[in-house]
Amino acid sequence: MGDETATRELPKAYAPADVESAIYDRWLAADVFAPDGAGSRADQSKKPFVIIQPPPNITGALHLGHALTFAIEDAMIRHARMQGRPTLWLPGLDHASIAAQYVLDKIIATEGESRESLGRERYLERMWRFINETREVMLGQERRLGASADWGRLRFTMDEGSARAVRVSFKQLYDQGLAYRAEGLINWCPGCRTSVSDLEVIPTPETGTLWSIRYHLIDDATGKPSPTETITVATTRPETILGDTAVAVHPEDDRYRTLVGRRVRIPFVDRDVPIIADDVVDRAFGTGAVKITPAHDKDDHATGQRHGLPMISVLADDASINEAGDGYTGLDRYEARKRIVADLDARGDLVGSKPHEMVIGRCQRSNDVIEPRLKTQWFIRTDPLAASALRATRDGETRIMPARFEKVWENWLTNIHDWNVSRQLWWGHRIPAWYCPDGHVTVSAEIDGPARCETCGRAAAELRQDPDVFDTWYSSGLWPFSTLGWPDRTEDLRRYYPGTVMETGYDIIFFWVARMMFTGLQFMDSAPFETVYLHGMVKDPYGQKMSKSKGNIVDPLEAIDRAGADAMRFALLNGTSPGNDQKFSNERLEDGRNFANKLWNATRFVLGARPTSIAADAARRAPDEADLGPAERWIRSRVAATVEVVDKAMGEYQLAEATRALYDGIWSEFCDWGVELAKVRLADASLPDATRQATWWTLVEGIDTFVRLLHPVMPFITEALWASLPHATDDPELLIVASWPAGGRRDAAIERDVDAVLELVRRIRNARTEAGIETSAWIDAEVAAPSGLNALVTELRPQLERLTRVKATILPPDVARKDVPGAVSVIAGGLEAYLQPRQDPAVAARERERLARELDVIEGRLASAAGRLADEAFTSKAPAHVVEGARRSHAELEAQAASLREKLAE
RNA sequence: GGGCGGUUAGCUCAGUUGGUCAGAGCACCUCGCUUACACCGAGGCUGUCGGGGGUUCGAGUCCCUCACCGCCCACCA
Repeated sequence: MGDETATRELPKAYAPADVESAIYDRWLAADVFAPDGAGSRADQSKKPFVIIQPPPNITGALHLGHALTFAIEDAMIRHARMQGRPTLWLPGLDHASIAAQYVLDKIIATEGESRESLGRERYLERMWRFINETREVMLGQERRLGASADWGRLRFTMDEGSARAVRVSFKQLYDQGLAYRAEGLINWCPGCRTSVSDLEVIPTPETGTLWSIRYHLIDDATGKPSPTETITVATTRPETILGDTAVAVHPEDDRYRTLVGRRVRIPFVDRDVPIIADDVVDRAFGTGAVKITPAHDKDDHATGQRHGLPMISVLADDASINEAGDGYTGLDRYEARKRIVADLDARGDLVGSKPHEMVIGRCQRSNDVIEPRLKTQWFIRTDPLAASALRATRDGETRIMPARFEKVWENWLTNIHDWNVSRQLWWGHRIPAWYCPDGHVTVSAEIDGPARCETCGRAAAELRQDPDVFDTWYSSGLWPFSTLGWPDRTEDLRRYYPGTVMETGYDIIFFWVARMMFTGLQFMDSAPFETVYLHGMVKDPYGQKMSKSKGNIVDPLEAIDRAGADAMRFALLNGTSPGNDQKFSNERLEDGRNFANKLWNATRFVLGARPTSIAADAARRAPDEADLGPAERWIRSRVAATVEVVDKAMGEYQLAEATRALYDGIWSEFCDWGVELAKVRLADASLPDATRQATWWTLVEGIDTFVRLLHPVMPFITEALWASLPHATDDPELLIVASWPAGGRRDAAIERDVDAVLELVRRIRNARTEAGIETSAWIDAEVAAPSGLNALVTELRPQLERLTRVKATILPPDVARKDVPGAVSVIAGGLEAYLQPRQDPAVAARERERLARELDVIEGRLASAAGRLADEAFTSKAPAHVVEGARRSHAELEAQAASLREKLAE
């Protein structure tokens, strides 16, 4: 700050909106977010700290889950920045292919348009218009949350950098045989008109109907269906009869053993298909015979492959029956189902129907019932990729936090299926594959596509590009390096890859985290991050998932308007643990605001208590050692204790622990005791200037330290307070780049001794209440302190008096107290106090009751302590320090009991 | 069908390697405008740490088992 030590006056009342509005722009202007920004004070020789952030979907407003992610990431990055490390938080937005189309489709529907009415080109134009609007809204929200990301590097997963990475990576995968095109059974969403990955299919319990249907066996002699010889199968989807190519029974099912090898006629399509034996069939279910539709069921598909069955598709893109469905062609799947059931009934082949509890797959996006279908698509071979990912976590190259997710990770990666990446959507990265009229495939990483067919050399003009786009997560999966210039070997890549912490919700561990691991290991030869930090979900106050349909969404901006971004960040971080869900409530938000208010006022008090002998614009300096009293030394030591806890917690990414320690340290220790103790000296005009200055500087030092420690969690208020504090000459103008507090000086002896006095204060307050002495009345008291504490108690007498409202006489050690009748006695460790209220028989009576109660408690504890020490097993097996501690506390209890008995005997 | 998480004061939750760990905030009760803060201060109340069993000198803390709630994965038509 140089010579410019002028500080800003703090407004009387804490108003989050006023505090927060100006500060973000000051950070931006100072250029402190970039790892090498002009205002950065990073030591460029230190290892950079890099956060990998899940780029939010560019589909609209941020929700509380985003706010949590940003709060965590921002706290981490600010902490690292204050430690002097170059920090990179590369912000971004995801084009969210299917999600964006879903949202836009709804919007254009209100405009009377549709995908079809606009056509691909105009639809995409409309999409760009839409995302250009949401982009600004979202970035504005991120700034209000306080995100200190490097905006100069903002990336969008549809920009050319990403596009190039997509093309190049896919070409490489193809060349290495890890990407292939094949006909496979895929999950089709009729609403979205695209295939979706297994992860996007939500198993949903529903009550359906199980129909039993009779198929007629073919009479071997006549080659015609027998009117009487039948086999009954059960199905929940009668319309798939049209695609049946077999009936299966269990090989050891005696009921059907003789039928295996015979043929049955499929109704309506009049196809004769075999009865096969396969142990996939559950004899106990239904009739023990199952119809096989390989083109429209996962199990049946596998069965079909095992038995070389034909696969007949009967569904069109809109889930209507296609031309293979003979008389039902063109009917919607559910209409066809109804008609087929009725027609079966008319034929007399419907045996029965009953309600059936089942699990049905629905589209994560549109909630439509997913239909398995055969399609020729692009797939990524996942086995080798999953193996590398597993190796990385097993070797410890990447650590997952909390560790229990390693099990989930292992389980998923060891049972993984190939990844279908083709999407029949328009918004997204077009698959860089071209087909020539002869069916040859050419994959090209060139932006303009291949010059000719790789196989037959036909010219580009004759080639046709695959109309499909990639699954959104394909480009997201390239994020950690595509954002740093890959495939070029850039300086950024060398410096910032791999990242330090990848932070995200546990809900996208498979979608995103696993895929980044795949691609990082494949293309960069090392895992993309050292630590995977997974946070939980933010639920409503009743533990329900927040969703638009439930109407229980909390808008982070509303929360900020109500209590400030600092309060919201505090609420999201405090009292939570990594990987666990949290309920967000107004109460927790208020906690955060109250805490901010407390710190604000404490700072205001300290600044206002500046002794006149210190100039208003004096540079901050450490208090002179010789002028510190026990209270000051205690304060300093306790502040150092908070530094220790917070420093350790932040180092382990235990943000909740750090937050809690700060709340306690600032409120329960510094404000409740430190400031109150300090007030005595500050107000005492009879003291030398040097003494009062030392007290004040001690408080300033405390605030200074807390403001630094709290900055990662509550950046705005701390930055505002920083501006009003006196500073040392090497302090920067802005707290955001100030140094993280070094471990301070702990003083175990002073902590122990002053704590004893504070305990006496608590006991005296307690005794006053119990004895019914008015809180406002000043009373006399004698205080007895052993020689070890006598000098300290004498020195702290004014503080003791102020905090307890007693006029205290400190007895010299070993001097018996004057026996005053009616005195209320208090014992705290080695210290004792005798309160002398005005004569009041009621007080005396209550006092005897209180003493008796206390003796009761003490004797109870004494008995258990004695029992423990008498137990030979304990004394011989427990570690020495534990036994020693037990002895000490036993002795103390005994002394207290003796003293109480003596008083009661009076 | 597997797996994971949760079950600690009326409510929301902390409790790292087993030994003052029975805690915090809110709520509640009683006082209180003492020169920061009523978004405050002082004091107080509430819990066989889900049930049962086990290991140990000693267990919310480790093991087994059961119950309920939630989540994830899974090819029962």
